[in-house]
Amino acid sequence: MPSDELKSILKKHKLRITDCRTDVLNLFIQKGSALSQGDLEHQLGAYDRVTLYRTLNSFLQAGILHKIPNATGVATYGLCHHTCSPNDHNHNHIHFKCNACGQIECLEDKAVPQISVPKGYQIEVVNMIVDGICPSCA
Amino acid sequence: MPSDELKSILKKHKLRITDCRTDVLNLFIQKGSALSQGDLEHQLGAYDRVTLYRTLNSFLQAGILHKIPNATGVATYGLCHHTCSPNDHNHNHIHFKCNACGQIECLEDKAVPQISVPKGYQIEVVNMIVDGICPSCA
DNA sequence: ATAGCTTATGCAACTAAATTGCATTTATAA
DNA sequence: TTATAAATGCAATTTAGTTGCATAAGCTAT
Repeated sequence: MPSDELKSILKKHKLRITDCRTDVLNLFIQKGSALSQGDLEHQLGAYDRVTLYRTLNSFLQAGILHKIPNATGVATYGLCHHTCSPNDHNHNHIHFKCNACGQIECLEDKAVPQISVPKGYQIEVVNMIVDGICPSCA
Repeated sequence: MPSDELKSILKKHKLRITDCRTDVLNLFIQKGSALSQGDLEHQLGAYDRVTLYRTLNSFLQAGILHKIPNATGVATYGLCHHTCSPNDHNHNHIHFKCNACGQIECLEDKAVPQISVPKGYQIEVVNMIVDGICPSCA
């Protein structure tokens, strides 16, 4: 993706434009799948671990990324689809985790179905994560 | 819960009967909510951290517990409802995480709705985790 | 263009979660 | 009751994530 576009995305979210941020953002856009700090470190060796963690947190705050709940113990992030703001993350799609390759991806077109919970419970966010085998591994 | 019943549950899952295991199992049954290793350590001070981790893993293997995906970074486990075996965990209920008290619980009566995924994806397990406010905190 | 303020980065140190190896103890089946 | 296989406890290690601080870099207003 052209660097101008990356910069305008960062600008839109009121983040300072730095090499690390443009590289991280670019990687998320190129890969398409969810990434962890470890993935970033592996592929963008140039930056300090701490900087990558802080970049992920800035992006989370800014609404560029969303955190994907999973049972692996490693925090994993995916690109926000529409314009999300710090307080209003409005993605409502299913996440898929491949048990073969371990990759997690957002199924943007698959909406999380409506649910009901027992009386007294208040719903704030609903997450759905499907484990299985992805097309590349099948 | 009477100790005989606890023992029979362990026996049914082909696990040796030890103090740690009966205490851990009993705690899960009493509490009703999901627990992490830290919770166990806090409430059953008598056992070594490592033993508790290993107990959780044995129970997971045996099909007594299931791991609940979440974004907190701490592995959390819930009792299996029906008889699950190592290879066949057949709980299909929604999990609820309270943003106030942090507790996670299984909504046994709330089934995860059926979903479809794009062509080429194979579904193995579907997890649904709802974040919000629980009745006690509302 | 640049001076000055604010924010980002890198390094070191630290906390917390989870795992591994090994010696010892305990459960259970014969 | 004894032999064997498995569970426990301890120490050490790995991995994930965080914090503090000095330095470097981005941005705003002149």
